[in-house]
Amino acid sequence: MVVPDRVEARLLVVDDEPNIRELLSASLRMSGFEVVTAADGGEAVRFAQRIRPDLVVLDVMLPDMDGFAVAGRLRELGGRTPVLFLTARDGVADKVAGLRLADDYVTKPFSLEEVLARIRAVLRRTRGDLDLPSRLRVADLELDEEAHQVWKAGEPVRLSPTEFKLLHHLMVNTGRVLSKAQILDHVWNYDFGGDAGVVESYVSYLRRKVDTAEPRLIRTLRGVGYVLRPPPGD
Amino acid sequence: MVVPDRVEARLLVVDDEPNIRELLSASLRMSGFEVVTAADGGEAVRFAQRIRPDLVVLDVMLPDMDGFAVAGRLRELGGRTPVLFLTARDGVADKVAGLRLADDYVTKPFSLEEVLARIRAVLRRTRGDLDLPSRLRVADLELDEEAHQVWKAGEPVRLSPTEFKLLHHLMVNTGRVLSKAQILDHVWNYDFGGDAGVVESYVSYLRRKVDTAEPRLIRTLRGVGYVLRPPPGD
DNA sequence: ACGGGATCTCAGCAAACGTTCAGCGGGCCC
DNA sequence: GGGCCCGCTGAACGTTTGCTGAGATCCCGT
Repeated sequence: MVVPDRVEARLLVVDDEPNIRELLSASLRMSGFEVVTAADGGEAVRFAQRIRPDLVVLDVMLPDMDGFAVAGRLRELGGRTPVLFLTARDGVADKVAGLRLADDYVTKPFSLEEVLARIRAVLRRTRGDLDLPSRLRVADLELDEEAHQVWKAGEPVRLSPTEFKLLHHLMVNTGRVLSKAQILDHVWNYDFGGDAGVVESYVSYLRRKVDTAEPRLIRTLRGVGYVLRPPPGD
Repeated sequence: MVVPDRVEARLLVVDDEPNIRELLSASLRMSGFEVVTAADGGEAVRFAQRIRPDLVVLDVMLPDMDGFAVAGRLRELGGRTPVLFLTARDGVADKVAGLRLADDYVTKPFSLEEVLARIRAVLRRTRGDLDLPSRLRVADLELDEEAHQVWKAGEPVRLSPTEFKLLHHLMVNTGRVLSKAQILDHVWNYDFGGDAGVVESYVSYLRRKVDTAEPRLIRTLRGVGYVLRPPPGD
């Protein structure tokens, strides 16, 4: 899997469901972050004081105190620690009350792609971190996260949300083989019940839209997965 | 969101409600201001002496002394620091009394758009700051903040206040995708309880008035949000 | 009190999207 | 070379999403 060359940032992940905590911390670590987890608000505040994270991923619904309260305490502690909230899709009331305290939020069930993208976006904003480019480029393919747009040989291409997320994931992992299962785990919501057939469909859609000419960028490795092959010069 | 390239100005935000203080300071920082906050009048005066802000955003209702008293002390301290008051909507008497001391005011509950616009307007006036352009232009669309006026292909267009704020927000964020939730957070008052359906309605109104011809400027990205996209030449 | 403009809600409609599935074709191993 | 497995793709389905017109409500000034 991904072996990062450096620690991008230190994160604190707060969620009471062990499944989600582990899902997040494992995949964040794999993406090069240093991760500490907490299971409730009290722990969150204590750990935050100690480790001074660059960003906190915070579930709104916690057993002891709600996420907004935690966010408030964090703010009071002085450090301007940015917060990314995790919230249920139907939590409409939540949004009005407190989401404006957050720097951003993601609704459950989320995909790892989404969380990763938001974390990077927040860090870019708050740290003015320009090492994290918002524009990806592979051969004559270009993808802009902010504008949510893709160009093929300079021509804009229309992609559906899922197509976009899939291409993004392939581009971030250029040159790395990804199994269908891995792709499913990262691009689709974590509660997706179907099988890996969808991935084939979407790869097919993508190829039709951005990979019609030779040499093919998206290659199939039979029995293994897919790779976005970087051009020879890389 | 907006990634500023420089600090526009140093602000002091004074409000006793932590929610509002954080809402303002977070979004002002995101717009490129340096922000210091104070929770009461005493703090406000002390901090103002120390950091010499370019502008003070000041709640009228404070626990220890009211906003007018604070503004008075600031005047006495010599510096002609401009003041933007925050006041309850029904505080009619307040307005009359306070406007002598204030350079402008915004009524609660406000929208971030509104506060941002007032702050920029005051800074423009008091500093003669011409780096802050008051006129935005995208393709054949033109918007003048000060005159509160919009032109489409040179022809003036009549917009309601909300339509104006929405278009303004889209133009400031040209080329950036904005989710309906984000738009709601910036253009609508912070206590708005409804859902994002309003945004659709207003986008529809706007398109009818300023975006009838191809190529469309205001584009919908299904499942993501809206972008104001300049024609290829930009 | 009345009228007009502005704001917001809602419901019906149309188009886009996600997902499944089955048939086909092409590689791979024996 | 033959058979088997894997992946590709087109079609079909149900669902979601956004657009728009119509109506209810509120606020303002007359």
